[in-house]
Amino acid sequence: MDKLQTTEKGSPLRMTRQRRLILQELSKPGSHPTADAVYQSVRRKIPNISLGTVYRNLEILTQTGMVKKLHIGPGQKRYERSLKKHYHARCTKCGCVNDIPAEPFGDLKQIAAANSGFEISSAELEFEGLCKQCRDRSPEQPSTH
Amino acid sequence: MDKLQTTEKGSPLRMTRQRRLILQELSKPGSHPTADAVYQSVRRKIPNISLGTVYRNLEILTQTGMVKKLHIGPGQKRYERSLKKHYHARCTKCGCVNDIPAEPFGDLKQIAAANSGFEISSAELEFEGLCKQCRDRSPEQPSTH
DNA sequence: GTCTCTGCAAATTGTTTGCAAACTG
DNA sequence: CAGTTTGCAAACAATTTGCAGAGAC
Repeated sequence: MDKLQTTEKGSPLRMTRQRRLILQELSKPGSHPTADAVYQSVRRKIPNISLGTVYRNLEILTQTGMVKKLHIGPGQKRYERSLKKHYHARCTKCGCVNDIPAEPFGDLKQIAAANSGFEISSAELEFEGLCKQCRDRSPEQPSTH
Repeated sequence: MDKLQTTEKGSPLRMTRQRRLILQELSKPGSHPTADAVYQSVRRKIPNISLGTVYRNLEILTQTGMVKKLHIGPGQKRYERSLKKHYHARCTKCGCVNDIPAEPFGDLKQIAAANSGFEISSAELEFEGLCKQCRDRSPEQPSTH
């Protein structure tokens, strides 16, 4: 988490306090925060960080491949640290996002390639439903886990 | 395409010229237009239709279940007529979206339910890659099929 | 010292909404 | 005709960008 690769343009990335904290936030296990959630969290350490800086860094980190941008559900995009392959389940009630391991689903890319004219480079699998908590509890307000 | 179900509130939906043309646009096989693409197309028939009307109708039709809103890739949302189950492949070069039949992938919802605490209600599978045309052709501008 | 990065604010993009008039059934 | 729908314009939400100064290496 201390070194950054160079971008494809060859310019070295600098590890600023802002960037390090943003990366740390995304490194929390199971977290898929929105840009604003990252902003709110990092703001506790750097009160005058700007939302623009958060967006800029999330974009840069996405370019280098260290972070993945999730186009999941309506509203804001979410971001996660790229680790081992997995998919996502989003709760329609509270909005939380959980990881689901990829192995049980087999090689989806290969099946897709065989059933389309595409040269497939990536696969995203997203589920909607009710998380364990919301299934148990009664009607409640949405939150942003 | 001529009758509309009532909404869950019981109020009958009226079939206006605008709504019919929007629905027709979405009924073109293999189309996954953005709201703006629908607007541009319908505008050729009703020059003074407003983008707000298009958004409003897409939302209403999504509520009734006749149309599905796709949260796919960056930028604008896309819409499609709900027909038999399928997934999507988006070309990273030209931005076009193609359907891929769902059967070859098996019962993803069941696998997900077995591997998470969720009660799964829906599954979306999205691929990225190069479509046939872009694989063949040389560097080109993005378009919005 | 050089070049990247930041905070700020304004600009853009995508979508939603209030309202009076027009249209549907 | 009653109640929904429309066009318009303004409001809103999410994200991006220009710039001058601050910071990393």
